[in-house]
Amino acid sequence: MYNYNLMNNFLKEFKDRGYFYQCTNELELSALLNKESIHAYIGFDSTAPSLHVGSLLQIMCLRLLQKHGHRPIVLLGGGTTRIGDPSGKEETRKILSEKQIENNINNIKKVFKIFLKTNNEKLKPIFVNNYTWLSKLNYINFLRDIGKHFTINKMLTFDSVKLRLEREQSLSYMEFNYMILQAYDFYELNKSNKCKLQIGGSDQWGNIVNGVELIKREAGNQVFGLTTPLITLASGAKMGKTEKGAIWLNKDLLSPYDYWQFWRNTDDRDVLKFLKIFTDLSLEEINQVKDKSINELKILLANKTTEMLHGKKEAEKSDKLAKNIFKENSSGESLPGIKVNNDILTKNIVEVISHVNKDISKSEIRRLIKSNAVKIDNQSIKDEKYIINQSLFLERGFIKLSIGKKKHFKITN
RNA sequence: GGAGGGGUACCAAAGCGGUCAAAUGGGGCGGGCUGUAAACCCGUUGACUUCGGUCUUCGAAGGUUCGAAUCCUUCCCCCUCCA
Repeated sequence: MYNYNLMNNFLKEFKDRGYFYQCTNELELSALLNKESIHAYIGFDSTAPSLHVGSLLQIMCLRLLQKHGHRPIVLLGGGTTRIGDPSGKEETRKILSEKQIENNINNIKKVFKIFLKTNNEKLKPIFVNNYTWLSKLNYINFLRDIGKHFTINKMLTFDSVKLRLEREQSLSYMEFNYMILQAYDFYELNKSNKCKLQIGGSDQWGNIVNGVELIKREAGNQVFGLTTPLITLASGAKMGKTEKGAIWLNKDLLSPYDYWQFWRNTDDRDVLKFLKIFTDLSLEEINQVKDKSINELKILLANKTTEMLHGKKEAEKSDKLAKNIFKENSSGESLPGIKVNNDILTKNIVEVISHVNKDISKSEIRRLIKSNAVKIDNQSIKDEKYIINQSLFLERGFIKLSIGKKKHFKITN
């Protein structure tokens, strides 16, 4: 081993924060990072209109990179999205139309512009779309120049392929080629942008190594791969998707308040880990606060993460709103108001709830009422035929409707 | 190409002519406990309902029957074994 103190600062922080899983050549990467400012890339899936928190660690990696004076390249895979990465997928993925992918890419870019600094010419992120080069490939030339470096024997040993074959699930030739294309992406970025490092989740290891080797053989350059661990919740679930839906990063898909709540509800066991991974708080700062009560830490986590994505104002608003809502007998005044017309308000409670939250079926609303979950101005409603007394609006101009303990609505007439 | 096995609700998995809106487990939701946590306990989990019922669901389409998730026919898809 070598001296930790000599390790490059980026790598040091990368490790200390818990981002590190594997590296193709740590020692030399450290030396390179000490010597020069490099370009490094991460590829992101463009199959959805937004990234979700499952990609947040990767984004944080780019942020950290920038902090230490290196330039991030964001590859939004218009090309490979058309193929679909077989890693970890049980089945062949649906193929999206070009228009959808274009749209997705544009939406996803917005988030990077929030997380990454764009005002420093030397460090601002470079956005690339691999469709620009992959679509131009000539099959024969590609097979001859690139394909010759890949042996089927070896490709079959990669987990992404092996697992699919072991389970006797079909793996199309198209998907089988994914790893070659990803390797080629790295090769291309090395050539065009002097990219010397690819970062990715641990499931990308095989793909990354292929790229490193391809570049060595074909271009004679030494480049590096670095992977992050797969972040799972203490409950064992994967990060990013909850039963209620994905925790999207784009504002139009998930409100700042809901984003804040996601972090506020972190499992006790994950809080410190998440503070290190998903906030900018220095390790010293985290060390100083780590003995505070667990709920204070969760609020800190929620505030910091929300601030980073949606800005300080939204974070404070969410914090305040939460304090208000969860305070016993709060009036609900600070909730965003939902206007409900009188013709609906004069119907029974089931109709009103159904109108306010269209995702709940009326049968379910009836069930909720029976199980004591519905409250108007903190008074529990037990009769599904209950009609809201209009005089309730007179005093403040609104009423608070609660469904369960966590869902609250401010209704105005 | 030959021989078998199977497709059931969000997932896994029972049911194999009526008592099946479909056992059980997981997940979800709600309640309790608490700390907006975890664990645990209880309830609930197709839709609509004037709470009497009504309508739609067991791969798809037809058929037999008073009656089908269950039987028959065709089709689609998946798996196992042999070549």
